[in-house]
Amino acid sequence: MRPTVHDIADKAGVSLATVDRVLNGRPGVRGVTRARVEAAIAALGYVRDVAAANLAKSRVYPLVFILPAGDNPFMRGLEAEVRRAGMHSANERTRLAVVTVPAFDAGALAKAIDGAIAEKVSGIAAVAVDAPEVSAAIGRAHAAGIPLVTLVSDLAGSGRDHFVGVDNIAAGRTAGSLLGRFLGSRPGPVAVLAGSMRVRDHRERLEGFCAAMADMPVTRAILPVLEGQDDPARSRALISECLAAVPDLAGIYSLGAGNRGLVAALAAGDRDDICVIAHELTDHTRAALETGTIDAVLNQDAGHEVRSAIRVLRAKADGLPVIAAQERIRLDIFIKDNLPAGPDGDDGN
Amino acid sequence: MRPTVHDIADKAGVSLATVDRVLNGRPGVRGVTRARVEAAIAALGYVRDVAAANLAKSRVYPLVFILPAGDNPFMRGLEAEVRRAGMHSANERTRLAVVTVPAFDAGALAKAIDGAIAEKVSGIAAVAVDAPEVSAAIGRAHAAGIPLVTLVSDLAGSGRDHFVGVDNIAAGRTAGSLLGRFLGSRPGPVAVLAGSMRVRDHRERLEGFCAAMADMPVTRAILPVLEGQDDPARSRALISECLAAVPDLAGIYSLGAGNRGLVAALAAGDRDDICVIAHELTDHTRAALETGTIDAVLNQDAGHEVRSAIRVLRAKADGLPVIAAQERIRLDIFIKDNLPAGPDGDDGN
DNA sequence: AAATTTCTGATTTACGTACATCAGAAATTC
DNA sequence: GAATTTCTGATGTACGTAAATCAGAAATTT
Repeated sequence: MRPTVHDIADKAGVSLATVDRVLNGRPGVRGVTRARVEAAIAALGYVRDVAAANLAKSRVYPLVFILPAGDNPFMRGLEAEVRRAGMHSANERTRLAVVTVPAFDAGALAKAIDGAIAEKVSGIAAVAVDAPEVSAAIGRAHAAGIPLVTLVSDLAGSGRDHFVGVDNIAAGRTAGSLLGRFLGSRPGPVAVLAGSMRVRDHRERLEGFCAAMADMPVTRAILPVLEGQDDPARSRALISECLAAVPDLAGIYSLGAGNRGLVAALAAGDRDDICVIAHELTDHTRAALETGTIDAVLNQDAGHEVRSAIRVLRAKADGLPVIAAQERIRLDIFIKDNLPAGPDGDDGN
Repeated sequence: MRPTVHDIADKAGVSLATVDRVLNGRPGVRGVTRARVEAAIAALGYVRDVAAANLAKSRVYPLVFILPAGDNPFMRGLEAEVRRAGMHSANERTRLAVVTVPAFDAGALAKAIDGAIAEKVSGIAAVAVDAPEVSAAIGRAHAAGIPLVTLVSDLAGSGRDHFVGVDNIAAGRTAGSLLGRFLGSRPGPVAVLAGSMRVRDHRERLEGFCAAMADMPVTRAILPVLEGQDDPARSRALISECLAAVPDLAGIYSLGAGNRGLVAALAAGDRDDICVIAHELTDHTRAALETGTIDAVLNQDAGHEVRSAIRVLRAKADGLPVIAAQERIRLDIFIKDNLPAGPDGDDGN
């Protein structure tokens, strides 16, 4: 059997109450006694029974996810995953809430973070916008002792406790490498469709993409970035225009959202010879993969990210260490042959 | 607050003991009473507090993993993941054991399964070998009420409760599709290196691979399968021989283990122009990806599989439903640009 | 109607931890 | 050495469920 607090008390020759004081960092224990108890804990290899502890505490962990509003399918997917996790997490004494703020709006995001701090939640997960107000708000969360993780898009050096998301530079490199190999020696330039160069993850993907393209044996022109604001209509217009202007276009890398517009433009332009790599597996990109309009989709699994964020926030709230290896978010590559069976590509784990 | 058993008892106008009998399927409750309790449960939306239940039961779940012996790196990786999971699972009232049996030995596997049944474990995970003795042993486990999942290689129609592993036909298709696209219009046949056609997962991968190659715009010869028995030395010999015999060889698909031999043969033959796709991310395949000897690695994450198997076995042991979407094992595609940072590619989740 | 069987209620203990209270011991201060 | 402060022990309750026991009620059989 695993050792319990009683065993520690016996071994250390102290009472249960004293063990409790040591374990929970309560005052009222002399240094020597504390040391004796700690030695007993170490000797027995005691680990707290989290289930029993949570039961006794009957504590709930209110966590807040702050996500951009709008019809960005990936963000809506994230929201859906939070709600789904909320269903199952009642068991685990976690209460999840979603707050949406206008996309790319640093002030609104900062305000939402401050709101969560005021509500004394036990953890915050937010899709970061790269702005000083946001950094400041994150600093206030930190000062208030509320763990905060950045989700999808990071804000390094802001005092966030953890970043939950993929390495976007590596994602861009992967896209470049795949596109280069798929194109082989076929000539022609490639276009890049982004949401906005004002978000860090898009900038990083572009950086990685250009680096990988530069490493290819065949030099290939990369056209100026098209910024579609993650908006299908605008993306469609930009791509249509590009198709008309560049008849020998060989490939497209779509590193943001708005892929519905991209697919529509390609279909309208009847250009299924163009090699296309996009991000995020949605109903649209999945369908386009199946028809061959899109050749590969890079994906970060929303379900994984949400669950990882929850685990990390709970660990932080309890002062437990985070197992880094377990919380690394993978970049998935999907081609039509390895599409997951489900309608939305969730495979949990 | 969430409703508790007390609330149910109040609502249904029965005692705690009766609620307990209904909840745990114990006898001694009249049909009408049972219905009343069940109605109360439904009305209140009661869900059992698993943590409290486990605490009260103070039950431990001894689970056994039966894995092939030998130096197959993937299997050793699985074993390592089981041990790693064992560290953390003490909290969760699970005790894990690993039993190794000679690879491809149906009799030994059946015997190991029977041994686990005799020990009255609460769950078995086994890498199946396709043989009637094994099916029979799985049937005995089922008869004894012990949940059993097949791991990595399935044995459909054997009465196993669940399969934890990737869709190997899709894996083969993915390999074929990638290899075809990477090769483009470059001429030359491709070779296939397998472990043994006697294991189902290898057969399935080959099937998918051939299908995908046949779907390619360019027809390409597939040389007769080389069976390396997952053995590095034998694999090396076979590949060396093949390289010498087929000077215009364009690609290799290695669908089993023994990749160390493959890499050695390629290095010795100085043939880094050949496009190679292999399975399982190990130290060797990772290094080969980085140097460019191997172009893509298809991987099933051992950590995910182990954790999934544990979750499924525990759910079965408790009579709980399995969330299929959460237990789907993904096929990862790695190229040198999206290699995970860690030394062994574990990202938990 | 009596005897039996089958159901149901009430009550208690346990799981491992958290947390509070109160009394007594030890250390410190005066 | 007395008074005070600080530490420690003993004890009890709570969390939500499991599981056992025993007594009494209801249904069934004789």
